Amino acid sequence: MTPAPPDPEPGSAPDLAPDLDLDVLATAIEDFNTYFIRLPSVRRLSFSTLSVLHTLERRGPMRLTALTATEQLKQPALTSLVAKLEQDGLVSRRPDPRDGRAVLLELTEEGLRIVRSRHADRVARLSRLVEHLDEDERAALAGSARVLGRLTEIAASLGD
Amino acid sequence: MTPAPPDPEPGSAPDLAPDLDLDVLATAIEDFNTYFIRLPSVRRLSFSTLSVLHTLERRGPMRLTALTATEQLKQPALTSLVAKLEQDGLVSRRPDPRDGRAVLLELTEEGLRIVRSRHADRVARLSRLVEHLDEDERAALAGSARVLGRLTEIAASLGD
DNA sequence: CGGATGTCAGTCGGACTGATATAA
DNA sequence: CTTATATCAGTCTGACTGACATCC
Repeated sequence: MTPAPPDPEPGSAPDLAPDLDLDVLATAIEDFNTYFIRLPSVRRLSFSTLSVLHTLERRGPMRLTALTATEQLKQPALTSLVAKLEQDGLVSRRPDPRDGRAVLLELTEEGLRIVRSRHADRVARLSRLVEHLDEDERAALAGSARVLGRLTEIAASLGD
Repeated sequence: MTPAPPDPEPGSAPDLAPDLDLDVLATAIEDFNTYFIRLPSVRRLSFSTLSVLHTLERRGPMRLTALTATEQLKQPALTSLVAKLEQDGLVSRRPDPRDGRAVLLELTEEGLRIVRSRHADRVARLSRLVEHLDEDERAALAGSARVLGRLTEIAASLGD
């Protein structure tokens, strides 16, 4: 299984980890993501909207400007996006007690429910796929979770 | 490290692979993707546009209707999106010789160049992160590439 | 006052629905 | 004739730029 490549591909990583080809890895993640990301969104929420909800769920209350760093949106776009989210009861806005200019954004219970529901859908999808794996493959997948977590840590520590 | 959970989490997988927690895995992928996906797009190309280019690169020439299955867009949206891509020289359109109603879409050299360039950016990003991993972690990552590939195969065989 | 935070106004492109032409 | 493929027309949401109010 998985025959060793006869020659190192040009453009691949140097010799250190002969079994780790970043080109192959990136391709695998890209292709897997076409299945992992493209959930039909129940409530007609846009990609940007879902991304904002996800960020608020992970990082907790934050101000609008902080969101412009992680989301691919400018301030005015976030103002109107968040205004809509507040109307729909998915996000609450309150003044920052420590800075009168700023506004703190936080998920409401309903907003939290949506993020968790999408996460649960992904877990369910994964679950169906994992049924078809053997023990070794499942072990490799458990290892993936750990090392992807490490990569995310490293990326964060390098300042995005 | 990674202490075993004292009790199986409610909602986790059954006992078969005690070390594989799908909830943790899904979270790891979600978080990693915030670094992997959000490349600034050089040419002001929208998310949908990039997705179409990616699909054409992976699957080769296909008709517009086939794209509606994989992209989250309706036919009219694809018509205008593709019209723009043709104007910009990223995609070529020619009549399907086997069906006079249909149009075959194919990446041009320039379109291909864009997809490959984004892929190369991701490889470069990964490369910077991987420098900070030890040997065991790199081995785990190589295993990830294989098992993610398997999951994608399985997902495809289950009909999305 | 100068800099940061957020909002308002006007414009533009991207996506939807519904209707239409053409070929199988 | 009915079905499939693609396009056209009109509308609406979402994002941008530039100008502005407000607070540190």
